[in-house]
Amino acid sequence: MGTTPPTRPVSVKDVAAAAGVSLGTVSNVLNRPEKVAESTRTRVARVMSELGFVRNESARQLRAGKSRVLAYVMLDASNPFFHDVARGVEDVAEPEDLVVFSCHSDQDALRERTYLDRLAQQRVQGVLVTPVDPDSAALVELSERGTPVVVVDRVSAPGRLCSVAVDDVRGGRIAVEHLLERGHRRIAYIGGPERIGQIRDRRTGARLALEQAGLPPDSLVELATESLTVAEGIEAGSRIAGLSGDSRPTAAFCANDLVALGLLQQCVALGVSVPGDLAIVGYDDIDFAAAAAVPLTSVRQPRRELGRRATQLLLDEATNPDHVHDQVTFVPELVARASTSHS
Amino acid sequence: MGTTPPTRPVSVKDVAAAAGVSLGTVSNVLNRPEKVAESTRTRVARVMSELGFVRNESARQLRAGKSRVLAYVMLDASNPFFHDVARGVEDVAEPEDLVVFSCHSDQDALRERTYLDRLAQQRVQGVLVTPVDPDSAALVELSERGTPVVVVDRVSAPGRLCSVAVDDVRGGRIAVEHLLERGHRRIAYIGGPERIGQIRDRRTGARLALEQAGLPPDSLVELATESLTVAEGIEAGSRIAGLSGDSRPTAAFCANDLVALGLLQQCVALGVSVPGDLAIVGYDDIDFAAAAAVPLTSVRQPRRELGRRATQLLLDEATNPDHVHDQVTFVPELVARASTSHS
DNA sequence: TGCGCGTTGTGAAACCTTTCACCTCGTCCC
DNA sequence: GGGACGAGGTGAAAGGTTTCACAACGCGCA
Repeated sequence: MGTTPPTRPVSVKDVAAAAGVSLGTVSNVLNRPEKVAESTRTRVARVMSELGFVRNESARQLRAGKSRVLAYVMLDASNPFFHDVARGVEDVAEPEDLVVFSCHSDQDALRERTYLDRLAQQRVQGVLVTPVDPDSAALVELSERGTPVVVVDRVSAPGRLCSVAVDDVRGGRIAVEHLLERGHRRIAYIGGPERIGQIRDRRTGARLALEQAGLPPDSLVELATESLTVAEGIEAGSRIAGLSGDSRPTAAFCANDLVALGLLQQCVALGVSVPGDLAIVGYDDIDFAAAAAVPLTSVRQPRRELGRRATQLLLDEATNPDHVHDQVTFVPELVARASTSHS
Repeated sequence: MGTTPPTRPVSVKDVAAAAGVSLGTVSNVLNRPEKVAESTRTRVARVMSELGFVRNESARQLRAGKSRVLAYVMLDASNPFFHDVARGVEDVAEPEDLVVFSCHSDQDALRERTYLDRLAQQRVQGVLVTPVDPDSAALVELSERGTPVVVVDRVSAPGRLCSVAVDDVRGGRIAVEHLLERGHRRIAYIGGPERIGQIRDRRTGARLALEQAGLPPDSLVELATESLTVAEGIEAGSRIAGLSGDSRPTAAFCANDLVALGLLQQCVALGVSVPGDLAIVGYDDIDFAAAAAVPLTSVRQPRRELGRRATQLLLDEATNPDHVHDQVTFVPELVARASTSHS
């Protein structure tokens, strides 16, 4: 027994012929079963399963003019944060009988662009995207050409697109305020690359907190990283451990939890006590943060809610002719744990 | 300036009219530009961009009978392992001008089933899937109905599907052999749920190693977990730390790195020295493993290569009429690090 | 002049589903 | 008994793209 020869897929026409009814009736069984007599309906249904009929979504979509697919373009699949957002997207999409496909831009503007183009060609119902550059004209263009777009975790082109974000400036501020309250004065900010807006905003918030405390905003010790990964956190840990007593910061605020966890691990490995020698605050409050060897203080964002709200906006844009673009901003909160406790 | 009114998208017909050529010519510009005179071609191209023409992939696909989309159904998006596999998939898909969409079954057979159905309806070129149950009839059915399927990270229905896997029994064996060489005799296996094949195979390998060393196979201390997450690893750590001296294992082999990292963190937190009091071996060698506070010994799988090879098989099945199903098995290797070093 | 050839462009058909106006029966009621 | 009505069913049209047989045209050559 080998492979079945590549036979043409079964169409409604085949089903109609085999069941001895018309095309329209088969379609009615599929779409308006209450319009079809019980006996006919079961007969057609049986034929369908015997023949292995599978609806052709392309044809359906061509006729309907729109698809039953949502897409989520992720900025960084290695960061669990975005998976939690994705889960929120599914929470809302599933009851609407929509299917969610994910793509991964990996912080690459070109990849992102390619995916957006493909998705437009697919005529997806809408696109959720955490963009490399929220001010990219491509997003507004896509939206104006008829593919609803919601920007997630960034504020974008006010009035021209919907967006759902968390106030990153505030997040940065409360993180550093927390460290200041704990008595720290030499504070490092670890993050990069510069072009990512979240990273800039969190730093802005950090500086703001210093300023309000009467410290010069440039007292923030900045350690730039190539990306927000565990590896970069480890690297930063080595750099910090290498600093001599006075110039070494007593606390570090990391642009996300992956960096913070890397930093934490390297500190443990190099004998730098956390929080004794170095207090650490992360960002995102991913599940890993609470579970670290020294549980990590972090800025929590309502990740899943972010995905939910974004999807609601997307669906409104897709279906409501009176849709008005909305910019939702959530407020982050600080979750204090051992990595910043009084020693 | 508000939103553009929801106008009908631009079709080839519109472009043809605006450019003063026929439908067929527009299509030729798109698909066989060398057949069109230079002047016509540039004129049509200009009109396209002026009008904002976007190809309708549904119609294209309807006509062509197949799509330019590959799908990857992930078992567990929170495990970086699968993202590395996905990267391998893209390595191969991108040059072929195929777009890769990911879905997340989250180890839920129903979710998996729903996605597979949707993908069949979408008439995707093919599906890569790490299934909850590789022996599920649904996979073979999908394949026989014309959607190429390749099973990733599992061996499935020999001769009826392609699959690309890593020898998990061998992986389990070398992990435990390594611990035996280090002198350990009371070894724990931490993993679950039972229904996941990888988990059973790795345990089988572990028992095999004990057997070969002349120890009874049931000398393996089994700690079942609900899932393979950091949280479960932490939970397991508490249980192990709670055991009194003699009954406590001196080494633990974890079914994946997430569990191992959770275990490791909890040991550090509870003052159980690693590897002194407990040696730990993980599985997958995710980037996090090398970066842990105590770098983790782990069983490495060629993740990206797994994705690449699987995609090659998928494309062969999709395009080559003489395709023969193939079962590729890679050999895992042990990466020894501090978590099992001689203390 | 007439023929053939190559280049360029044309337009109808096909892909599969859904919808909608319309047809055909029985039933029921006056 | 005739008309209205409702339930059940029909079949053509539409949606956007690609393909393919074919037409139109200019040109060189006999």
